[in-house]
Amino acid sequence: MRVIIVDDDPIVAMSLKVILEAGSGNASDEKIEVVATGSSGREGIDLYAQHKPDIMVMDIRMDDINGIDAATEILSSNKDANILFLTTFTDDEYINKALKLGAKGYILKQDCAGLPEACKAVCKGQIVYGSKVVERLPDLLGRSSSFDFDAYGITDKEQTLIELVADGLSNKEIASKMFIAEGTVRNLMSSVLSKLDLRDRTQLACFYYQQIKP
Amino acid sequence: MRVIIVDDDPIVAMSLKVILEAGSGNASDEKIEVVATGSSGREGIDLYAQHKPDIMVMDIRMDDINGIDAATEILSSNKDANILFLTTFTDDEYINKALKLGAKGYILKQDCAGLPEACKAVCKGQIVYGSKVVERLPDLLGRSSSFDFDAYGITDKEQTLIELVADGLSNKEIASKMFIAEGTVRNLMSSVLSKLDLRDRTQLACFYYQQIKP
DNA sequence: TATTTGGTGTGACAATTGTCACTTTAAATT
DNA sequence: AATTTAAAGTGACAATTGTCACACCAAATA
Repeated sequence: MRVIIVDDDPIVAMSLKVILEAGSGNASDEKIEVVATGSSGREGIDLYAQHKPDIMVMDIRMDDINGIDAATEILSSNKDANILFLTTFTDDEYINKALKLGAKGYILKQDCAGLPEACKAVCKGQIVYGSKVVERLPDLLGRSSSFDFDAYGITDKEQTLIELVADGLSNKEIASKMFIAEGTVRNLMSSVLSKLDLRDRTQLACFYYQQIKP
Repeated sequence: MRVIIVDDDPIVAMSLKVILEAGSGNASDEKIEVVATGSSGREGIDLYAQHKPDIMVMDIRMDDINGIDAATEILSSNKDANILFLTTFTDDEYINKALKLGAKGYILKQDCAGLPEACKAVCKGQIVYGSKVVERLPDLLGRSSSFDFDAYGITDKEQTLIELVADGLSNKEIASKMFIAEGTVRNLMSSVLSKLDLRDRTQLACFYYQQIKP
């Protein structure tokens, strides 16, 4: 199992090399061999083309080309490349991009002790995400439905109204669906908007899709 | 490492037990011990309470209580339970639910050879998703492939307008941002709404979050 | 050159929308 | 029983919004 490590901190790169090669001690496991280390996205792209490793372990924040862009570049010409991100950050944007471009893993450096196992799993065709990363997935996937309506003093009817607005219904339609007068819908709307500090129903719909059901 | 297997097919359960215990042969690895096997969600819940295993490997489609519901039940009283789904299906709804309830893994039975590694990874705090499963994640997360504005004859300016509406801006604010008159914004809006067969800006915002940038 | 096309703009208009003050009613609290 | 509270409704009002007919102009096209 041939691995390339790319991290802009040489000390980190070396540590990872040690961890990886130490983690391949057992006879029954495939041996892990770190065939090269790089220190930037540019270098990572070149090293991949040169060595075609089984796995590339890569940092995200790097000088010239960041890990995400480098991975995109690599995958564009090597569709089945195994790229495993190892980084300090759980930034949602990073996770999102990593998933979309088809990374085989996303592990935090604080969990790097599990890196050998992760690499083995990836080589077996699995994909590995560190726990801190997967904690974010439900939110990224939407409807963790954990929005705290109570914190804003939003009542049940108001909640219903929000959902109907987010379906694009007019006040009249909402009134009909909720069996209340159109005027009451207006009052409810007014109440919701002021509680959430929004201006109109369109902002409410946006708020819904961004904050409540992202 | 104490494991419980829950699968409504006893033959599968037994096979998994063999695979798991065979996969823990190496001295340096923690030994895997299958302390019990169950054949239904109900049984799974009881067995978990009884043994408090390190990992529970569970099928999803089962007779009385399905795996998802059983896991929800278990997690409600054991917040840090490690539950790993092993199933035949990549149904998006299952994956979604599994992620939301905080499962530590979702592996297809066809990939069960990697189960020992997966269990070890989970015990190290990682979360493991089989490749077929993760293939679905980008879609579940909202596809990166962009909405086909051309198919609806939406122009560049109209595209800009859509994004600003989806930010909750008023016509006046949009006019200011786009350096055009408010009347023109109205005309653009009218054009967009008719092209997309929508009624008002709120429906446009909903459309944006549901169809364009889900 | 003449014509079409598309983007931009204006003004008028009706409908929808959000706010406000106030009433009514029912339930909860004293 | 008396009071308070909350939900529901009404009507008036101004602002915003969407539609439409029409005008202007520059670039492309015939």
